[in-house]
Amino acid sequence: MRLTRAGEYGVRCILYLAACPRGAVVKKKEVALNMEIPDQFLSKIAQQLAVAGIVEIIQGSKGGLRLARDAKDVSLLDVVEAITGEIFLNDCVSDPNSCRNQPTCSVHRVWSKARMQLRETLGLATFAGLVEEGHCLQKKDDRA
Amino acid sequence: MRLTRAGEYGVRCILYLAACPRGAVVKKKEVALNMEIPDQFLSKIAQQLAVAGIVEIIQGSKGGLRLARDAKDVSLLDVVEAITGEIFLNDCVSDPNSCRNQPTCSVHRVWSKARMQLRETLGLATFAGLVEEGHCLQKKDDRA
DNA sequence: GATAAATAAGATGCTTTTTGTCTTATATCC
DNA sequence: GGATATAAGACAAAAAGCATCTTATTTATC
Ligand code: SF4
Ligand code: SF4
Repeated sequence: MRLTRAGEYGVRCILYLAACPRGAVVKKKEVALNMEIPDQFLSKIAQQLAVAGIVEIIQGSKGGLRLARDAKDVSLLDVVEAITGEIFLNDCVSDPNSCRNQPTCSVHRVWSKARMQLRETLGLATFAGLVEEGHCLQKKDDRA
Repeated sequence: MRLTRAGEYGVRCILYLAACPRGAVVKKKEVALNMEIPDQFLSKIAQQLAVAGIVEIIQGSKGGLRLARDAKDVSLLDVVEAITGEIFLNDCVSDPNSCRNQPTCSVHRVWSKARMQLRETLGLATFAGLVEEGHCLQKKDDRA
């Protein structure tokens, strides 16, 4: 019942990108260093974020990462689910056939509700808002 | 970000007990059979529930399980956390030292809020209410 | 007290997920 | 072509999840 490291790293990555000048290409290494993400691990994560249409990856020298959409159109939910898959909380919520009691189960309904609430809360938190609210990003280094 | 099988089994166990006549001692095997829980696995789970003060385990012949408190005083949250530990959603919510950004991090605040909401929703669902609401418990067998 | 019917407790094992790293290849700028 | 990036796939250690096996203990009843 907790976010994986990969999920957290994805969030940190987008948080960093969203705090950079809009449209700027940022080196993967810079993100990794500043946000304390294992360098190569970030590659895998960035690729998932790219598949989800959240970031754009530019190859070659002068390459790096860039937000694919405006930060106000990327939510915490988008990023987390891009990495860890859709949030369901309980198996029977994703697969009706996983439990024969599902149709009449009162517990099932609680999980469904909890899921909706959680996804709504995460969905309302956009990275534009998160960056504005948090004034904590001191860079360590590395930038020209 | 999903409930473990053990957690789900714990919930099923209490659901079954709460649906039985109040104060009745129910054999572990009966619970396992009716709620499709691996028999021996239920032993481990029941022991955790006993430590948490949710069920009472009676040994010996004529032994079995019994709710330690009234079903209206046991919530879904109680049972889930008894089995899987306290819900935090993200590491930095349980351990302030796990991330140096924590004090000023806006993402952290979202996770804290989401956690409170989730725990509240699960906490409001009592097994008395769940049993009343769900009329799905057909027993398969085994009872005299 | 012996027997039968239950649970307790610890060790063990298999599988899946998580969290990475290593290596080789490819793209782009100059 | 060389320097500087990322891509992509294989690999692997560690942790978590999901049980099961075995042996011991407790209790009711005869
Ligand atoms: S018993 Fe209810 S909550 Fe549990 S898996 Fe089945 S439908 Fe879902
Ligand atoms: S960056 Fe924010 S949300 Fe992520 S671990 Fe640190 S404090 Fe928590």
